[in-house]
Amino acid sequence: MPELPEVETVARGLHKHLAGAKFITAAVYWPRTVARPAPDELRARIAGREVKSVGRRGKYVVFDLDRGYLLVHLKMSGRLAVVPAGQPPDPHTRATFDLDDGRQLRFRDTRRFGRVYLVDELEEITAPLGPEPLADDFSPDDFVRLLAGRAGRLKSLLLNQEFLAGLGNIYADEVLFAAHLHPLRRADSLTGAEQTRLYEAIRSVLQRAVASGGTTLPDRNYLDAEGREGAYQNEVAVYGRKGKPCRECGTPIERLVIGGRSTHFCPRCQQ
DNA sequence: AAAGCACCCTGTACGC
DNA sequence: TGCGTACAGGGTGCTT
Repeated sequence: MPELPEVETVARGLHKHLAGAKFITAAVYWPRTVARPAPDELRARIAGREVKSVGRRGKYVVFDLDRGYLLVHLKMSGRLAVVPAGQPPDPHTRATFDLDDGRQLRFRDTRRFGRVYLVDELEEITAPLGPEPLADDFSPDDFVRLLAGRAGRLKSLLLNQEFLAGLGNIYADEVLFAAHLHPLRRADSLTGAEQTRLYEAIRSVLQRAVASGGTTLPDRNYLDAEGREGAYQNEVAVYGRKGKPCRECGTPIERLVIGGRSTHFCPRCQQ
C-alpha cells in the first residue's frame, strides 16, 4: 500500500528517468482513472508538455511540467513505470503516456482506485493536505500546535491527511509503536513528553522507511518505478503481526478496528 | 470536530 | 477440487 515512503521512492525513480522528457500523447483505458480534466481533454493538453521534475506531496506523485502539473495518486494498487518503446501491454494498465523518445510512462492499477489529475495549479489538488512530516522546517513546535484542540484518537488522527500528509495504515501503526502510545489515546490527552515522542517517532519511522525504499508486504502490492521491492517489511514491528510476539517485550501483538481500519499494537508497550 | 458507514474495486484467504 | 463469501486497503462523501 503506497504511503509516503513508497510514493517518495517511486517519485525519485521516475525523476531519474523522466526529467527533461516530453509527452506527445496519452491513452486512457479506464476513464474513471482520469479524475480531471475529462480524458479527452487530458490527452489534448498533455501533448508537448515537458517534465521539469518528479516529486511528491503527501501520497501524490507530482510531475512538475513546463506548464501545469500531472498528479497521480496510487491508492491501493497503483504502479508507475517507464518502459521502452514497443514493450507489449501488460494487464491492468489504466493509462499510458507516450514520450517523444518512444518510451512510455504506464499507470497500472489492479483495483482501479488510483487517480490521475492534470491541473494548472498544484494547490487545486493539494490544498487540503496537512504539512509534510519530513520537511526540514516541520518542527516539534509546529507539531504541538497541530495537535492543539484535537480530541480524536491518535490512530484516526495520524491517518487524517488534512492533519499530516503521507501516513497510511502501516506507518500509523508503526509510528504509534515506536512512540509507545496506544492507538485509542485521545490526541489532547498527551503530555509534553508524549507529544515529543510522537513527533520523533513520525520522523524516524518515515526516514528509515524512505531509506529502505518502502514496505513490500507478501501481497507485493507495492513495487517501485523500477519494479523493485522495498525492504522496510523486515523492520515492521506490529503491522500484520497479530498474535506474534512483540519484538521488545514478547507480548502477543493485538489487533483491533479503529475507524474501520485494522490497527496493530503491543498491549504492554503501548499502554 | 469527530465518528460511523457505504462506496469504489479485485485478489486472496477462508469455509464448506 | 471448486464454489461462494468476507475482507483488506486510501480516500471521499454523507449522516449523526
